[in-house]
Amino acid sequence: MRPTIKDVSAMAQVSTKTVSRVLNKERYVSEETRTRVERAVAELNFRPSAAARTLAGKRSYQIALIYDNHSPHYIHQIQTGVWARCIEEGVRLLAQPSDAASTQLAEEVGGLIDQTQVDGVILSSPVTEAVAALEELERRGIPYVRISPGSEHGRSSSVSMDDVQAADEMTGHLIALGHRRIGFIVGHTNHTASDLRLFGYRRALDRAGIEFEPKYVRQGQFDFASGEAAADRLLDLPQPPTAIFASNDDMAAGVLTVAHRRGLSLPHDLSVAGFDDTALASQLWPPLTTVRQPTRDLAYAAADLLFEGQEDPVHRRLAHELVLRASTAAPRPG
Amino acid sequence: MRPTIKDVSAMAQVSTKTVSRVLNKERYVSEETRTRVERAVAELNFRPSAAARTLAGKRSYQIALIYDNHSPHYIHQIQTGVWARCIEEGVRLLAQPSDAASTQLAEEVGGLIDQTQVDGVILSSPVTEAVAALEELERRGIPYVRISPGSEHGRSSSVSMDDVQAADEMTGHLIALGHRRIGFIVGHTNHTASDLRLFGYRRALDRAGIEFEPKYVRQGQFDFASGEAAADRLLDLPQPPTAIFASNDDMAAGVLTVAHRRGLSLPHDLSVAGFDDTALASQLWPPLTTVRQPTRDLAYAAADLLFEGQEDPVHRRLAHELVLRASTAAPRPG
DNA sequence: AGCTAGTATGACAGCGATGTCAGAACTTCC
DNA sequence: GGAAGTTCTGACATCGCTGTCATACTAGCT
Repeated sequence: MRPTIKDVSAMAQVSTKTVSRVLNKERYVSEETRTRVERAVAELNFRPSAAARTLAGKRSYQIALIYDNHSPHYIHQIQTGVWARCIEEGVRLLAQPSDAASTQLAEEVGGLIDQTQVDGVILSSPVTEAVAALEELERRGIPYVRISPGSEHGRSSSVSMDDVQAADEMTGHLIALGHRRIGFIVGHTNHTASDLRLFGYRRALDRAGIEFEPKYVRQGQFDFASGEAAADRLLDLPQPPTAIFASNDDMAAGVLTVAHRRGLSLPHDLSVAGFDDTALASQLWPPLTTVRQPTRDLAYAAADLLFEGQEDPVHRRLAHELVLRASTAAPRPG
Repeated sequence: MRPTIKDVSAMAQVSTKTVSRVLNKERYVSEETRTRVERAVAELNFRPSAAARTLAGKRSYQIALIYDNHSPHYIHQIQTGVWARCIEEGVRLLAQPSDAASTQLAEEVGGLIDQTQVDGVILSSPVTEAVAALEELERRGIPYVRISPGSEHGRSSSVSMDDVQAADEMTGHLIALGHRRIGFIVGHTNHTASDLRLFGYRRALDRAGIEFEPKYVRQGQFDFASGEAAADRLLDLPQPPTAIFASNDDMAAGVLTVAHRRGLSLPHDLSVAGFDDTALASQLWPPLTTVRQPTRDLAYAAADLLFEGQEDPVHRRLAHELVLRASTAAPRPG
């Protein structure tokens, strides 16, 4: 049988409460008692039952990560980052895929909390914008941290990068290369980052004195197919753009495919830029110029904030980085 | 406060035990009592505490998914598949990344079980081969199902595809196109699937009467960089292969990149085939001919087997599929 | 010596469910 | 009509911990 705290207390000749004290690193345990208990724990290979701890105490030693994102790379990095911080804390991670647009989301989140009594929740974009779910968390007083929220900033702690600035810089890079007709593919409508990136693009154009032309902007959905479709429409224009900036790497991959299909020579006939720097970016041909979004670090920082347990909302902003690869170059003269 | 079973029993005017019976769909509850309890449950929006259930009962309503795989796409599909089946069953999923090669793995798995008392475990390759971890599970009598195990088949239920046959078919496809010098990039040494795919490649060569030449086989590690390195060495041969079959898509992407870098015209100068049919495959240029591995379905089937709870090991084999895209073609004559 | 504050430990109740067992009410069958 | 099921329900112990509270000891001070 699995050893229980009783077995440990018997072996160490102390009360179960004292064993509990040692396990939870409480004050007021003598050095000598502590080592005796620790020896017994090791000897029996004892591990406290999470269920019993949850039931008796105020903590469950579990947190949940709620996400809904169609990019596997992104999710993978989010999971990895959160996970890394959880390990350090000795906390388990419950993975909770969801549908941010679902009307049942709040209900599901409520159920998750009530059943598992998680100590906290991390929400990744775009679940960060599901107000009904946030309310459910608040009603129960569950601390939560959001990764890259697009709105309701005062509501909780969060971590994010500067999407506007990053998109501005990337657009600036294209302008500096000599491009004047720059296509832009907007991201998924649910994600606030989509608007921010579009804004950054416009800001850079403005500053360079290039007129914003709506025909160079196409709606995408953050997936490959929508990138292809948008690229086709942009390249069909009488005066096609000489560069296309897609709001994420998956859509940029779609642009590359369309360009290859049309027999364009890259990057001279068309420069292409992406956003995120997922693994995909360096595996494409030509390797993609993109914005390195510090996804893993954002996730780690989010977990960090959760465990810090600040009373008032804290916002942490992580640095992005332009990654210049071979998919962007000066346009052909003329 | 969160309602408890007591609140429900008070409202429905029955004992807590009877509420418990209804919750667990036990026999011997009158129709009338059942509806009264169900109404109270709905009214109070009651959800039983997982912790209390785990402590008191024999089930925890949680299972764990243990994985260690360096392909985000693969993991994502595995998670999605297992998750889908868990939802149907009303069971939570604990995500447990790990290092299959670590000497501490068994220890970690043991800790996971002892602390969380999960009802079962799903292991994805290559953790499927970590015998010490399997022993830990067996000692505790925890049911587990493995996804694509490479050995120890009698040990547990499992789901898998036919790697040998799939690699054989893909090699056959290249031979049928007219290729005679076919390079092969082996997968990660930890994965048994690597050996199986190599074996399938050799079997197809044998059958076609093509002599197996070790110089056309290079070791890879399932990642992009190792695919690049292997491709470079293959293409540097005095008589380079006219086709390269990589054991997964990531490595095939590396081959494509090397080919582009060398200015080869694809697929005429070089045919490239991959394995897995991850999202990447259709996002590359040219779109990759590959083997569709039914990863999501395998994961779903694994969870299915776990919940079925057969006494004796059951093995389920799912069908693969050759996906012919534009990266393979007949070699240049001569 | 007597008091206070700080340190160290244990007894015991209780968290919210399920398992066991006992008993009541109702059928069925000889 | 009584024995033998079958169906339905509840009392109560219990799972393995932590929270609360009581108590004992030590040191430092008046």
